[in-house]
Amino acid sequence: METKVSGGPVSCPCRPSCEGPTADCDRTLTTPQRVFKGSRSAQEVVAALPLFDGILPDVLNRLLADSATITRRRSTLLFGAGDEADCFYIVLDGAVKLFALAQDGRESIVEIFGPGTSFAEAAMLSTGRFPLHSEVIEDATLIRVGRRAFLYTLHSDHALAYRMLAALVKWNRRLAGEISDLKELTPWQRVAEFLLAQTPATEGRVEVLLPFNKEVLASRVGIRRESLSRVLGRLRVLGVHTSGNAVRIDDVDLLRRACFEAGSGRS
Amino acid sequence: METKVSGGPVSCPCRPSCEGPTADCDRTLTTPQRVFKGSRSAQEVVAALPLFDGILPDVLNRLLADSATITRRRSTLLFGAGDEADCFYIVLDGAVKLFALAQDGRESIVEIFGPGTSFAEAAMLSTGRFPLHSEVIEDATLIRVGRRAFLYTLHSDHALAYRMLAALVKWNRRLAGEISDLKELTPWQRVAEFLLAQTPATEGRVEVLLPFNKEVLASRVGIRRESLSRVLGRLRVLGVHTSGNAVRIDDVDLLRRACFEAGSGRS
DNA sequence: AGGGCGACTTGATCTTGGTTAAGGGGTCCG
DNA sequence: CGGACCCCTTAACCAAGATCAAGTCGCCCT
Repeated sequence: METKVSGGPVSCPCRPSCEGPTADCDRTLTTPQRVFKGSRSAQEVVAALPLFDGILPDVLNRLLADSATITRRRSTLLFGAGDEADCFYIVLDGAVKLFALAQDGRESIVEIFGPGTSFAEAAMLSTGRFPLHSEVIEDATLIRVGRRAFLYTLHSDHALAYRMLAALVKWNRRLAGEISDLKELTPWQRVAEFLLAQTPATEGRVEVLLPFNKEVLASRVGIRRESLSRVLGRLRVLGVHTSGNAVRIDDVDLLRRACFEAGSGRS
Repeated sequence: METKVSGGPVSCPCRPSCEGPTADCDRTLTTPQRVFKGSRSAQEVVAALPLFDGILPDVLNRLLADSATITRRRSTLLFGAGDEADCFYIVLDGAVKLFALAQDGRESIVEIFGPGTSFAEAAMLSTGRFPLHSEVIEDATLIRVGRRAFLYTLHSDHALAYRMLAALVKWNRRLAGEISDLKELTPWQRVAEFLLAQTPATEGRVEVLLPFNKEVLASRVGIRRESLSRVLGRLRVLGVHTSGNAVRIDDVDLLRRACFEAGSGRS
């Protein structure tokens, strides 16, 4: 199982969205490097999830007793919308997307999850079916946690339930934020915001690694591949240079200000 | 306190979004009329909220003991983003919008709440601050429920906590759905979807009343007022005729099919 | 080396929504 | 009655994505 994904919690940057109240998103990214790759045990990763923060060891063990670590190659469908939600997933390595499928077969990515994040917990709580499709976009190592164990854990640990509430709320805000971004920012502003979200830096020159390919990024910000190319071209005058997955931002602050000041820009 | 808002749960139609896990949205609308106006007591309305379904009478009373019914005129700011969230609201009558403010002062409406819905509960669960602004858009009668009472109720009734989890999840789906709509549907498709969501009918001729004015509707679907005019003009050939807030759809099924078939239409 | 493929870029053209500006038609109020 | 708003519509223009169609580059495979 070898993967090329860059390490950070790719789900957080910018304003992703969707299935699973992981809400790891307030965390600022360090430079995107493969930090999790094999460096932590499943237990450590799970205990570090915001959702399971402070979980008792024996509860954790019971949870993991009904789990399995699996590896899946890129392009593998994890589940389809409407499938019975009998488990949720924790990403140890690689990346997974959640997406909706339009009538004409086009997909729009609603969220992307990277190492150290979990998703689809929420599906088990209401309808018991996944509302979206999920596919592996970078060869991945995942933990599948069974529905039964999760629900048991949830009911046996009220604090967990409340943490989960808080996580869902936080995640909701991300979604709401993304909606306003889609409504009031131009595509290039969304791209710029995404890039800015990839680095904790607030000024100076920075190199960031795109956590996934441009097709995916385009879908993520709601434009077409070709348009993304053009946008990146136009951003060059603002000191944004890309080569492959590497992006150099000459002046983070400049970019940010340009992004904000262009308020009126709605396409 | 006289209001003109049309009665149904205006928050549900189509794919709204945002603050407050009311998630009343699965409910299909009956004809939009003023059904709640003075016809139900506060207790009845609250007990009918999905969130408080099956609540015990004494728990309910305790909750309402720390509440107040207030009336607010249109254009009143209920709270601003960042304000301390010391209560949540239940709409008895009228309508309230939740919106984000862009740097340049433009607002984008993220959600609209009508009679029989509640909002902003979620704000009290994490940061304790409202993430968005809220303003009354139709003279409204509201119940303000205190934070303390709500949290007490939540902690004293675990079933409530789980219902709230489910409600949040449901609400999250709406948000996710809205995000994909924004990404993969054209403006006119979103308008059409909104109109279709205003009626339970699936075929034949229907009259619907827009639950709010066109400026608001435009913001709701993420376009400008002028564009909405154009869109409605273009929809005329599909049998959609508007005069004021009344919209007549000659053939619901035709409109729906046109909306779906145009899959590729992105802008 | 050569073929094929996937990811990305570029260009020409078309559509459409934003922008700006003007105007129509209510209603309220002096 | 006249004027001030408010809400909405229209029209003209423009910028920017979408679309369609090549075309490039790197990489894997044989």
